[in-house]
Amino acid sequence: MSAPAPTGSPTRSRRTKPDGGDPHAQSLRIGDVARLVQTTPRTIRYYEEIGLLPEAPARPSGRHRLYTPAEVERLREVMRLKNLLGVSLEELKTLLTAEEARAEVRAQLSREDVVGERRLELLHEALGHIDRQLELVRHRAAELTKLEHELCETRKRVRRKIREYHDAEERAAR
Amino acid sequence: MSAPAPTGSPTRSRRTKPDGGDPHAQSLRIGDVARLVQTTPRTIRYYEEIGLLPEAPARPSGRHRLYTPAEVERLREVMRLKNLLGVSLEELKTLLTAEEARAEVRAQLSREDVVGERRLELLHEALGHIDRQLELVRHRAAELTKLEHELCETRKRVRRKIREYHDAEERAAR
DNA sequence: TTTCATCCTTACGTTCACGTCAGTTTCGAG
DNA sequence: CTCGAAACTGACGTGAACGTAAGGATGAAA
Repeated sequence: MSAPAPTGSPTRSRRTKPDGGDPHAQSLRIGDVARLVQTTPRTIRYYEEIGLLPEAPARPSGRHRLYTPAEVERLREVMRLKNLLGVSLEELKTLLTAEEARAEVRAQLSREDVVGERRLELLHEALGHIDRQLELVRHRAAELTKLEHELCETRKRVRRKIREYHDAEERAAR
Repeated sequence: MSAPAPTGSPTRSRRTKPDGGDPHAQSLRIGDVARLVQTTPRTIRYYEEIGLLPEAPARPSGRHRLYTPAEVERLREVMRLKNLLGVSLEELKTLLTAEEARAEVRAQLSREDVVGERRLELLHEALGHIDRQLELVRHRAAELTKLEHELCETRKRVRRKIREYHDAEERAAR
């Protein structure tokens, strides 16, 4: 993905990255993020507003939002799910709560101080969430594949008709 | 959703079918159709209003709409596409215009008096429409399948962790 | 320090896809 | 013919998912 700005806004010259010598302070502003994921700042703020995206933690209200590449990726995933699953943002939120839980699990599991019982509990919870998503995705995928096959069949029939026509033409020319 | 009438509305006793001896006058009223395809009369009228469904031809405005099984099937297909492709009704309309064209083709092809040139033209048009739909469907299907695989992988990882936990427990109990 | 594109918040506007209400009319059973 | 469930036609209401405009603040570059 090299094409940085497909929607080429010509008014872009100043404002490089706030890369002030600190290499791991890779943070993007909302407009840049919007361009990256093909949306608008408004949408990103809206998603934050309804709780789909976490509020940038401890941002002194009024200051600019800054996003890490990880958060950008997260947003991309959100939009992907939204498009593919065609669910409401509210439903999506519950699905992503699952994601959150899994992230939580990962975080907790990396620490050593989590007692066994709790650990197992978290794992099973995560599994349940995944299974719910998986069921949803599988169902839709199956439906779509079915539709694809049907379309292919129809296509074949049309092509056959076209060939029949050409054959008829050939015979007539003889 | 308090399930108003999933399938069995108890308030149905009168009003059987207008099957007055005429066997091929199999026509349903809007309410029945709505129940059949899991929607509401309002939605069906709306679809007609925006041109998604053809206005019941030559219906003396004010009389009840009557639907043939074919039209019911058509509506079912419309809703299926809407759900699976997740497009706006406007986009769907253009996609269905393609369907219309194909129906037209079928109708014309069944007649003998269509000249060859026109016939071929229609066929190629139909093919184009099908290809457009197919591309759309394939793209989405592929994306969904990809997502499915990813979820499966994640699932495997979680299950492995659970197993690891159980193994550890076993060793500890020894 | 000035500059100015970009960002902030607040708030009202908009489009889509229907829901709902009202008053009227149709039509099949009795 | 009567009766009532269901349909008809406007017309307005609604929730979701943003768009847009206003007025002011931010912050990297010059």
